[in-house]
Amino acid sequence: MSEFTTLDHENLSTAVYNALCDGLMQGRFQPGDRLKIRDLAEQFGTSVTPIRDAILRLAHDEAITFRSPRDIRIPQMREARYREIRAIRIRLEGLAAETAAHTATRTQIDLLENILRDNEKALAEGDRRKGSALNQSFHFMLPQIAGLPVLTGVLRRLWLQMGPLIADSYLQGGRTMIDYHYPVVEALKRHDGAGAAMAIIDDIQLGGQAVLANVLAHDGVAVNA
Amino acid sequence: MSEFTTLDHENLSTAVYNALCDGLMQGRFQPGDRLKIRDLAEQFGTSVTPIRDAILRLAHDEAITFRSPRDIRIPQMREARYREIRAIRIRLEGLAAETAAHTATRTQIDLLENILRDNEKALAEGDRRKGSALNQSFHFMLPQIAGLPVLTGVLRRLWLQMGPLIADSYLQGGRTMIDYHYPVVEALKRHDGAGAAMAIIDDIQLGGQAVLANVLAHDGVAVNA
DNA sequence: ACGCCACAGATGATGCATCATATTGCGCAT
DNA sequence: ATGCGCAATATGATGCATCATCTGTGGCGT
Repeated sequence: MSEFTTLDHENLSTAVYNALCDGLMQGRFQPGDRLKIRDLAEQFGTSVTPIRDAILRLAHDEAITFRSPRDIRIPQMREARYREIRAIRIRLEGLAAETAAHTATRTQIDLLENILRDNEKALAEGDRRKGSALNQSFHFMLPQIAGLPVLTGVLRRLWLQMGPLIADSYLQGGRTMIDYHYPVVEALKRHDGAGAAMAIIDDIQLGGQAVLANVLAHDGVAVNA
Repeated sequence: MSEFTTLDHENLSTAVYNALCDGLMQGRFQPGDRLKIRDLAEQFGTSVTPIRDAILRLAHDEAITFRSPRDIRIPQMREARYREIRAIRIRLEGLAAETAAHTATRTQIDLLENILRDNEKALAEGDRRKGSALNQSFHFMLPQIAGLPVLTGVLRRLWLQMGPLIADSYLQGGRTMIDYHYPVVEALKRHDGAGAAMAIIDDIQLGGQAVLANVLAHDGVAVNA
C-alpha cells in the first residue's frame, strides 16, 4: 500500500473516497488489511476528518467493515456473498445490456471496440492492472450507454465490494476475461436486446469462473495466507 | 418536520442516519425541503459532527442532494428516474420473490400474512403512515426470506430515494397498494418461483400506478396516469 | 512459573473552533 | 426609484483537541 496521488479539486472527503475506491478496484488493498484513520490522514496529507468521512462512506458501501469499533478492515469475500452479487449483476447488467442494445449509437459502439482493442493490448503486454481497469470500463459503459444513472450507481457499489477480489482474479482469468465481451458488442450492433443480455450474462458466469474459483480458494476451509 | 425521538445506543452518526431514514420513509420530509446541519444538531441534541456524517451518508445514497455546496435539499423525483428505479426493482424484487418461493418456511409465510392482516386493518382505519410502513415491510420480507443481504441493502437504498414519494403516494393508492400482495403469498405457498416473481412484478407495476401518477403530477408535463 | 490486574499506548467518536464562501439585505449612487 | 456593490450573516468544510474504550505488555502475587 504505497502513497496515493494528489487529491485535486472540490471536496476533500470525496477526493479521498475516490482515491480509496480506486485503490480498492486496483487491488491495492488485500482482504484483511487494516486501515487506520490517522495513518491515512498522514499519507494523504489531510486531517483525520476527510479521511473519516471517506471511511464512513466506504463502510456504508460495505466495501470495508468495522470488525470491532476500532478495527477497520478490508473484508474477505465469502462464497455466498459472491454468488448473491453475481445473481444481482446478472439481473442488472442484463437490464443494462438490453437497454443499451436499443439505444447504442455508432459512436458509442466504437468506444466499446476501442476498449476491447486496448484490453487486448494490455493482455498481450501482460499489464494486469490496466486489463482489469479496462474490463471494468467495458462493463460500466453499458449502463452509461443505456442512460441509466441509478443503475450505474448500484453497480458501482457492487463492484466496489468485489474490488480486491476482481483485481486479484484478473491475474488468473486470462483471455476468458475478455472473450465474452465480443458477443456483447455484436449484439449491440444488431440492436438485439435479448442477445446482448444473454451475452453479458455469459460473460458474468463463464468469464467470471476464475473469480469464483478464487473465492472458493480463499473462502473454503483451508484459509491460509 | 417535528422533533425526532431519542437516539439510543451505539453510534450517534448511525442513529441520526437511521432517524433521518425513518423520517424520509414516513414522508416527514417533502421534496424541496432544505436541511440545515446546525438546526438538525439542535433538534437531535448533538453536535454537528454526527449530523454531518449522517447527511453525508444520505447524500451518498442520493436520498438528499447538495443543490449548491451549502444548500442541502430533498430532491424531487423525476419521471425518468422513477421509471429507472422501477425497472431495477422489477429485476431485483423479482429475484427476491423467486428465491424466497424456494426457501420460504411456514413460519415466514405466517409472518407475511400477519403483515397483510395488519395492513388491512391500517387501511380500514385510514392509518396511512402505518399502511405505508407495512407495505414497505412486506416488500423487504422477500429478500430477507430469500436470505439475500446484499440485495436487501440495494433495495433499501432505492426505497430511500423513493421515500418521500412513496409515503405521499400511498394516500392515493388505496387498496391497489395491497391487493397485489396476496398472489405473492399464494405463490410462495406453492413454492412457485416464477409465479412469485410475476406477482411481485404485477404489484410494482400495477400497484405502483398511483406512484407513477404522483410523479407525473409533480414532474414534467401533465401526462395522465 | 503461570495467571491476573493495572497502566500506558493506540485509535475511533465526538464536540467544537475556525475558515471559506455563498447568500442576502441594506445603502449609496445614478 | 432602481440597480450595483459591499458588508453582515449563514452555513458547510476542515482541522484539531479531547474523550472513551480497546489492546497489549509488564509487573506483581500466588
